[in-house]
Amino acid sequence: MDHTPPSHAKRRASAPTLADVASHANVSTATVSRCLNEPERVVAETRTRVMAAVVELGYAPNFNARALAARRTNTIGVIIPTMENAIFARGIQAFQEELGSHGFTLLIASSSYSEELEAEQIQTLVARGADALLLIGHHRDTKIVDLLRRRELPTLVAWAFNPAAPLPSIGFDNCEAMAGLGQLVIQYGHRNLGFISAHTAANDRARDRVRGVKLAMSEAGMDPNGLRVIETDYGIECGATAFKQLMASTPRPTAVLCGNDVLAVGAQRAAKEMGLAVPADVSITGFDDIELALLADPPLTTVHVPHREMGRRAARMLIEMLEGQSVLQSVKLETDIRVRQSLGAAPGIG
Amino acid sequence: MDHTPPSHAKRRASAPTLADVASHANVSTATVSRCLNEPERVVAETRTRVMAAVVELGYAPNFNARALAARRTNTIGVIIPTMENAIFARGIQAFQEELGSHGFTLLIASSSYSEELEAEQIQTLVARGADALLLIGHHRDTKIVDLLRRRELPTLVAWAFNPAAPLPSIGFDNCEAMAGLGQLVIQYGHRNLGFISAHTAANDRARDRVRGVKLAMSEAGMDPNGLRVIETDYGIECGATAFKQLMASTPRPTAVLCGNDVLAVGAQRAAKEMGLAVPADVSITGFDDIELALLADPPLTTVHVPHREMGRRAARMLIEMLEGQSVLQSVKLETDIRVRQSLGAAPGIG
DNA sequence: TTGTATGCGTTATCAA
DNA sequence: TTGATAACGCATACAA
Repeated sequence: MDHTPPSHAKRRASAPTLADVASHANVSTATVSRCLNEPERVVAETRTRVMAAVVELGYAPNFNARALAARRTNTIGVIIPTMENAIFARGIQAFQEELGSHGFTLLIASSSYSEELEAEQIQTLVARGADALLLIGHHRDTKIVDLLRRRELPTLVAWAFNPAAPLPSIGFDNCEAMAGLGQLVIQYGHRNLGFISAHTAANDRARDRVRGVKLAMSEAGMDPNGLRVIETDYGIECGATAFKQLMASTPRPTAVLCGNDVLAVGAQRAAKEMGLAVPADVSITGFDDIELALLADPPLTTVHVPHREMGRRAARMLIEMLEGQSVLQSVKLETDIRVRQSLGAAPGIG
Repeated sequence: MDHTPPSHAKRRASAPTLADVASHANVSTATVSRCLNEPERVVAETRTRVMAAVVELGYAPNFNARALAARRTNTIGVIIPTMENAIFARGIQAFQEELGSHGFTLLIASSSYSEELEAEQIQTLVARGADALLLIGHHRDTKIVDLLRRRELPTLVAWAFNPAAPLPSIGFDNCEAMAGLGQLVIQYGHRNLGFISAHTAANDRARDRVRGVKLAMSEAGMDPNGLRVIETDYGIECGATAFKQLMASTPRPTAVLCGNDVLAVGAQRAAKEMGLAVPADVSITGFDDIELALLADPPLTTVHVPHREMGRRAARMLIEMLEGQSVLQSVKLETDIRVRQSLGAAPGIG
């Protein structure tokens, strides 16, 4: 990659400025600025005159200049691991809607599930003057958290609840949620379990989900070390490949739990390719309850996450914080299990 | 919605500035600036001293100030109709990757398929100083195009090719592509066709696709007015509802073409609910060839669009334009038809 | 090679 | 209620 910044762009036609509007309306720039920001502080007559000039010239305030002078951008940044799928889309959409209805703009960046890239993106958003940040998950370098602290930048973590983490969060307990699903699978009679996980090294949510299944196994008197775990990249194909690996092990799992719905759909496809019936031969479960879970064949048993509520409330918390009405405090949301046909009794169980 | 901007945010801890670095390294701010932007123009000794100060202070340039002074942001904006699904995700991802490797940043906004919101978002991106814009489709108010012209803002349209449109574009001919699929469906013996379309009023791509099917019908000697068209919102459920409406008409269509894959998957679901076999009782086709098309049951016959190539080349065109090496010229990409099981012979045909 | 000085377009302080 | 004017943080002619 060639990160050299481009040399010299053609200078573009300059837009009308505050000064243009001011001279056009025979007032000072200060008055024009007030008309736009605190209209009640300017008398009606001049205000209409100014606004007429604004319309006539097609004036729009220069965002960068405004940000520089006001030291505020009314912009909130979010960094999501990926845009290529629907896991975060619904929640972020709700986040954006709520922000928009309060006059805030959303800046979206993507980290491609990379810790380094996330750090870079955080720097970028900070440099752009974001008033607050929304991040996904708790795993990140201490230096970044310190930077956020020093800058006193309101930062909220979503898609994970962990009051012990250094940053306040809104979300669900990934371990608890997955443990619930694990219990259910065990109730269905499964004793040989496989797990297809996202990479856990830089992903606390993935770690917690693995931990959840093991917890459920322990509580059921099983040996948690008996869980066969495969870590893989994100994607349907990856889920398929991992599934085949799992099914090659002995004893063969009768149920394969997946860290997310996309991996689970991949597992389902692989099962079909291998001639295995779901759930008669093998049960498969997901996590997230994205639209895909319902489309899957058979429909996926999965953990339902309140995406939209999470996004909406995250926005409200950040806004209240920015308006000085509150302090960020972690909020725990509840998940529930959607039982669908991809989960069945273990083979040999009536 | 309450669009009142928030009153007063707490002033945040101020970040180190160029001046801080300068005094720390005993040089002028100009030298620091040069170290960052044209390192070759400063002698090695001072450069190392400056860079050390940069690191020590954790200095990061203020983006807004830089944009204001340089009158350039190295930022390109894109406005997509929606983030809630995968239609644009792959192409935009490629667009972003290509931009990133050339030192440009992508600003993403979403219009929710609304013409007014798109206009607003364009204004926002312009106000933020985007160096160039990528838009989806040709349909938009003349005033907006004029604004772009006056500002001399390089603007490229994607997901549609139309050399006659006011803005240069990269993409495919939606009419031609859909006509090709229509021909194929007719070759399969279908004479009663239904079409589920996105709303066409503010969407030239949707219009062109409807036109394409009618064109294929005309060429086959059929009456294009015989095409039953239902326009609907975006979403799987909408596709399902529209399908049921179509199947209630007489004579019942033996093939239902859909304006995109998501609608087609909805149609498939509705068919299943109605107890209709695909393709034995009714054929269903999509458009876009997103991942969903392969997951569908049965897999969807659809028009394959070179999303990633489109994104990558769009980025290159814009970058070359910005670097003064070229002028934006429309590029036509080819689509091809992926024939899968959702398309079969018309009932009663051997 | 480096420094000085000015301007970018806006907000905000302080007087008038 | 309005108007000068000084920041805001950086880039860039121009000078040294």
